[in-house]
Amino acid sequence: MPTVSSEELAAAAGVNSAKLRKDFSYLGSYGTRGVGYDVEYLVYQISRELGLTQDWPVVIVGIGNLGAALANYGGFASRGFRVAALIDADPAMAGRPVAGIPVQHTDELESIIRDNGVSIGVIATPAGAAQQVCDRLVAAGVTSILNFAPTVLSVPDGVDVRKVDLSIELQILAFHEQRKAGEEAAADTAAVPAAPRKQSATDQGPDGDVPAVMPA
Amino acid sequence: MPTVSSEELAAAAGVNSAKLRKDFSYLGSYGTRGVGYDVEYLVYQISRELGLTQDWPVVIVGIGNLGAALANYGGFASRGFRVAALIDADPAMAGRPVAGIPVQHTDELESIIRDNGVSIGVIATPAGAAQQVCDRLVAAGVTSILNFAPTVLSVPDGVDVRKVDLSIELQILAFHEQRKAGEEAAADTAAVPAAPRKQSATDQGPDGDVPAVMPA
DNA sequence: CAATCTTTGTGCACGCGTTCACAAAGACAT
DNA sequence: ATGTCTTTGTGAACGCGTGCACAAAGATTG
Ligand SMILES: NC(=O)c1ccc[n+]([C@@H]2O[C@H](COP(=O)([O-])OP(=O)(O)OC[C@H]3O[C@@H](n4cnc5c(N)ncnc54)[C@H](O)[C@@H]3O)[C@@H](O)[C@H]2O)c1
Ligand SMILES: NC(=O)c1ccc[n+]([C@@H]2O[C@H](COP(=O)([O-])OP(=O)(O)OC[C@H]3O[C@@H](n4cnc5c(N)ncnc54)[C@H](O)[C@@H]3O)[C@@H](O)[C@H]2O)c1
Repeated sequence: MPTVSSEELAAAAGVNSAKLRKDFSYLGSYGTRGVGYDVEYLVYQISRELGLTQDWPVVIVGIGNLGAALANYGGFASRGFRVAALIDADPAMAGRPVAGIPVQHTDELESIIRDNGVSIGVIATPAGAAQQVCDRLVAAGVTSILNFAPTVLSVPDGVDVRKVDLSIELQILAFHEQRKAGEEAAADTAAVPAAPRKQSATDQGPDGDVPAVMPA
Repeated sequence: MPTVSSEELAAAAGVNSAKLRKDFSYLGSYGTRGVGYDVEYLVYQISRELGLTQDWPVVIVGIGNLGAALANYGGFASRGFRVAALIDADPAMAGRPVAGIPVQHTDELESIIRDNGVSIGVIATPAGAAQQVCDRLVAAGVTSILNFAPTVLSVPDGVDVRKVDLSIELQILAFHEQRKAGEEAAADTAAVPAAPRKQSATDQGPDGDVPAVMPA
């Protein structure tokens, strides 16, 4: 029986072994003292806890540059996600296959969601259409949304939204980048305007990850 | 002089006003008691602190489905990022313009980085090539990397890596999704195998955001 | 100039996740 | 069966970010 110790696993994952053991203990994965964890059993338990044992049908709305790339991406299937449908508002795209899946028109959004029992939706439409699409998805029964449009979506309680904002990713990198270079040149506080031009403040909804108080 | 109070700002951002004030105090943004913060000055200070006042040249390596979508994405420029070059290993793509920028061959990677003073690189190659591309970028002077390939990159100290893993985003949604549905059906612990088939454990590098102990 | 009123800046306490450290459990050898 | 040795599971301490609450600052008004 192949086993792994918490120490090995922790080293590989780059985390503390005690934390790893405590985390495992939360989901009831019992190891064997003096031996470690049964790899099989552990993998199964974690897979199950993470929801990887079942297949999740997802729909992608907005089959443009990004949406098409997502549709072509094979990495989803290997993690238990199945692209149930591709949806776009452009009538010219209807019926045209992308990644072997025919694009369907937005009119059919509701029926597609219901017929396939879809609970996860991906939004890759322009920012202007995102909230509207989101509302329709939610109304049709979707309760989890992955949003690529640079907009804060407002959803009712019970619906989860995760936003992937590539600009913010780059901003975070740029921030640290600036810090690296700015250490020695910290005295260069030359042209700091005392009173910049006027501009309005940003209103923004609550976000899980990033504070986000900056205007675009 | 247009001003905003920490209370207004906090309400708009959905955070606690005390936290917001404390955060501002860290970057030395002095407000005026009884009045609030000068919007102009505040915007400028935060922009500067976040590195938004300068223009960052970035290169995208791997101009496939995703890379091309990124190149076409206009959201970067508006945040102060400029696509300095597109790089791909496929000779057939060399010279072909994507989003108005001619694709250059990997051979020129080093010179492109140096000539343009690029410090931020985006990797959108297949997973197998990611580490190799990363090494070359770092060797050429890149110190911040945004990685879309589903691989953990190992880099020397001083180099920042941010990984965007869309599968994990979906997994997080699926996890919560399962929890929503699993409340009532919690008793369905029927077919739990006591000893699954054998399989190897995953080794994985340290990650900032997600524990990531699961195999693909 | 004094009184009042608004809003900042921050000391302090609370809560939570992480880490340490160790007793107990169990495998394995003798 | 007994002893040894490895590794788990977890109580307790630590550190850190968040939120509360309030004194001080400064604008504004009479
Ligand atoms: N391309 C990128 O790399 C990238 C990166 C980050 C964010 N984004 C964001 O992702 C979104 C899509 O980007 P893109 O480059 O694919 O844009 P795109 O213009 O290429 O594609 C948008 C697609 O959405 C469709 N669409 C428009 N309104 C719709 C609606 N109401 N219902 C359904 N479909 C609709 C359009 O027909 C089009 O096919 C944008 O919001 C963009 O800001 C893109
Ligand atoms: N498409 C998606 O939506 C998506 C989503 C998540 C992650 N990813 C990941 O992003 C990466 C790219 O995805 P894709 O769909 O664009 O793949 P793709 O196959 O369409 O594009 C890959 C590109 O990289 C180029 N390339 C290969 N080796 C290279 C090298 N050594 N140097 C420079 N260029 C090289 C290829 O010529 C090709 O143009 C993959 O790792 C994929 O797993 C993609």
